[in-house]
Formats: sequence, structure tokens, C-alpha cells
Amino acid sequence: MGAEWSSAARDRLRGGGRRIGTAGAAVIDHLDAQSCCVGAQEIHDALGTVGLASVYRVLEALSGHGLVQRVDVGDGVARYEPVRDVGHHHHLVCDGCGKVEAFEDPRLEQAISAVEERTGYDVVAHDVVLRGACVDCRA
Amino acid sequence: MGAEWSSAARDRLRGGGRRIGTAGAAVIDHLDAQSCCVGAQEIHDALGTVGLASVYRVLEALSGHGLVQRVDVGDGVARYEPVRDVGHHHHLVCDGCGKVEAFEDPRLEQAISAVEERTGYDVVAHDVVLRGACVDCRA
DNA sequence: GTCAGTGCAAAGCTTTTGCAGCGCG
DNA sequence: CGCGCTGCAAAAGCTTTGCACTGAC
Repeated sequence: MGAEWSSAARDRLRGGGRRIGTAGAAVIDHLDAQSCCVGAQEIHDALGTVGLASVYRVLEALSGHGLVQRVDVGDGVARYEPVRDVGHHHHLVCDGCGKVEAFEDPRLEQAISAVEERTGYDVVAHDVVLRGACVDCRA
Repeated sequence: MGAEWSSAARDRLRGGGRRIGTAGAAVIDHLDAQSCCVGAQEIHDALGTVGLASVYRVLEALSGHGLVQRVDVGDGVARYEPVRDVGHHHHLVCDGCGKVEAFEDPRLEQAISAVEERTGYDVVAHDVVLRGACVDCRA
């Protein structure tokens, strides 16, 4: 992925008065390299030296600025993914193997936008999760 | 709510070889009386005499038969709601007060169905969550 | 040099599992 | 009347919080 999100994230956090230490920089860079959602434990494992608690704290800070979105696929672990201007997508989860895939669909986005207009809420995020059996697990 | 879901749920569980005891009956009846999603703790509190572990076990059994759907609104608690033939809806969550509301939209369902067709998955469930600030929390 | 971010460890919550006993079928 | 559901209690995960220390600015 490009470096736009990474630098934008740092700027927004700094603008909010937060310092970027080793953990913050590592977590932001790692998130920027992902195309879909990742869990805290997963980030911790990938980064080795960064403490799990710091991963959670950085994710909380990013989330507070709307820089990452939380995604729940139903297995009890909170996953997060960068919120980018382009490449917005949703999730397809396999009940068999737990695999999570991303998909995009303009018509779906259009329908969601229309709903958001008439809710009365000031909607800031949305997520769609489709659950089922993937090609390999249809046995 | 009508009693169709309640009796259908009992039949399906019994058909799968499960006995319906006091806890099972109470949880099923309580779910049938709900129009939207509820958490395990919430059910336990409402039923008093039913143990929390039993609530989880009944929910697991119902979920295995596709009789309830799990809904994650992002606060770390798993909520469940009956899967009915009619009244299918999605969820609107307020980031301010945590309130969860339901909404229906035919066009959204249509768009989701179209996506499900072309995924390659055998999709059995879907859920849409909209997040934002409700009318009262827009301050 | 100061104060916030970091890592480790301990606590908190939700959910799961073990086990003896009651009760459905 | 047997086997499985039930409740209580303990355990297992995931996530949060406390605290001393390091490092960003």
C-alpha cells in the first residue's frame, strides 16, 4: 500500500497531541502494509518487540480519530483495518475455515448511502459481513 | 411476537436430538419475545433462575441450527436474535450512548442478494451495521 | 529536561468447560 | 429409568489498567 495513509495517520495523531514512539510507528507501518483486517494479537506476533498492550493503545488512538475501523467477524476477536479514501470494501467470512476475504460492490455502497440519508443518525461508518461456506469448505 | 418461531425452534432442536429443559424453554421464549438482538448476560438477568452457562449453551445450540443469528455491534459482547421468515432487519448503533436500533430496507437486501450470487460462497447469513451519532448524541 | 508512550504484569470481562444431580422423554 | 440438560464454580481468552522507565520533542 502507498504511504499516504501512514503519514496521514501520524499527522492526525500528532495534531491531536500524541507522540509517535517506537510502538506507534511500528503498528502504523504494519497496518499500512495490510490490505484487510488484522487482530491485535496478530500484530503483536508480527512485530515481536512491540508489547501487546501498546498495540491495543495505538489501535484505540487510531480508532478515536477514525483512522482505523473495527471489524467483527463473529469469532470474538476485534480486528482493525485502515480507513482509506479508496479501496473501501466489505467482508466475506467462511464458517468452515474461518478465512476472511474482502469484496467491493458499488451498488451495495449506493444502497447503504441511501439508507444512511434517512436514518436521522450522523452515520460515520458502516460494515457488511457475509457468512457462509467457501469453495473449499462446501463439502 | 407470534409463537411460530418458538415452536419451530423447539421442533428443530428436538429433531436434532436435543431435549428441552427448563433453561432451554425459558431462553427460547425470551428470545421469541424480543424484536431485536440481546446479549447472554441480558438474558440471564431477565430470567433470574437460569444459569448464565446454560444461556450460552442454548444459544450455541440454536446457532448451530441457524435459528438465531449472532450480531456484533462492536462493544465486545455477542448478541443474538431469532432468525424469522419475516421482519428481517439490520442494525444502527450509536457511538455515543450505545443504543442499538433496527431498520429494514428492501433495496439494500436486493443489493446484498446480488453480491451473494457472485461470491462463490454458499452464503447463509449476512449483517449490516451502521455506526454513528443518534439524534440525541449529536451535541 | 519533561511528560507522554512503552513494556511487563496483574486485573477485568465475556465466554467456555468440568462436574454432580435433577428431570425430560 | 437412562442419558443429557442444568447450575455452580473454576478456567480460558481477549482486552484493559497500573506502574516504573524510556525516549520523543
